[in-house]
Amino acid sequence: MPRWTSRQARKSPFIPTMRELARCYQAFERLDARLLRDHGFTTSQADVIFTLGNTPGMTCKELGERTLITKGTLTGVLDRLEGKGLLDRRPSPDDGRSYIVALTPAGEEAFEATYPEHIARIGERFNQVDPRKLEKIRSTLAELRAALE
Amino acid sequence: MPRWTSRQARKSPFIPTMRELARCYQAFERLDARLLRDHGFTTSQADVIFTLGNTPGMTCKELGERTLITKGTLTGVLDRLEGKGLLDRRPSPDDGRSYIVALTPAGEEAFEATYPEHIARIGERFNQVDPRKLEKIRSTLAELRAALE
DNA sequence: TGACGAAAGTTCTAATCCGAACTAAATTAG
DNA sequence: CTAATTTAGTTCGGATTAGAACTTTCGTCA
Repeated sequence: MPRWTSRQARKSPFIPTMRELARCYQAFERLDARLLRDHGFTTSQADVIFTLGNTPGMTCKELGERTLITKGTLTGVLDRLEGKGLLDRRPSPDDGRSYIVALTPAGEEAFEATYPEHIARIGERFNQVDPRKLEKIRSTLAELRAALE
Repeated sequence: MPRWTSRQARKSPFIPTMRELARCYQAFERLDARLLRDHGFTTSQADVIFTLGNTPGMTCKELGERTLITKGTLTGVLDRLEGKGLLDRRPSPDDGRSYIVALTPAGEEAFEATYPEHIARIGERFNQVDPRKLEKIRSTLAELRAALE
């Protein structure tokens, strides 16, 4: 994950932007991870729990697409959450290759106990930033992403 | 790394922005990693090489601050690059606790062979985006980061 | 229907990642 | 000047990461 240095920044106009993108993303990650550690989750685990909360469950494929976790990685994350008793994998009735991943009652409980508070705590930080600016960032980042993909 | 789902996005205004930030960062990462693999580097390794290129070297601490690599991680990355003969660690003359990390001649050679081409290839993608928009993103992201740190 | 290519998940490897504990050296306090 | 604190870097443990190879099942096409 090249996080561009200021020396490089002088050479090319896009580098400071990507450098700031990396810094900002990591700052968010660190804050998120710190808050979630209090609940006993890693960010990936919480992402899975938050995605499955209040749903009837979904396939690994769909879960991977929503969380942006690669399928090879997802297997391990699901193993650990299943080991904690927070979710289970049942064979899909429609497709012999896939599983439906869903929260157990204990998992739903963990979701309810964690999600609202977490969102609230993260949200406090964002109150300091103009929502219109956030929306502007979002749309321009989407444009940038299109160029990168 | 919670990458927010659209379900969550409906609940709170900042979530779509962070979701897009994560997606954009990861898209950049993937592109970067793919291009660097051709040169036999991981993104972290390239980040170190690019940061050390054309410098007299620096301490692990400074290198970690510039690359945003945590010190515990940095040790391993440096070990591997040292194993490839691309850099060396010499005890600092000023401080008995620290080392000066610098590229070897082979490392400088790798830097010259990799950096300009890599920047050029990444830069192609950015030509599609208005530089003023990029600058706008950068400054607003910096503002956002200040709220998160 | 029977082969063949695509898709869903798992497994594997090598690298990264963070945080915490640790060692050694430097700095500060009294 | 000595004791306490801080700092630089390494080591360690648990988890995540991507990608590639692999197994099983599905879908298609002839």
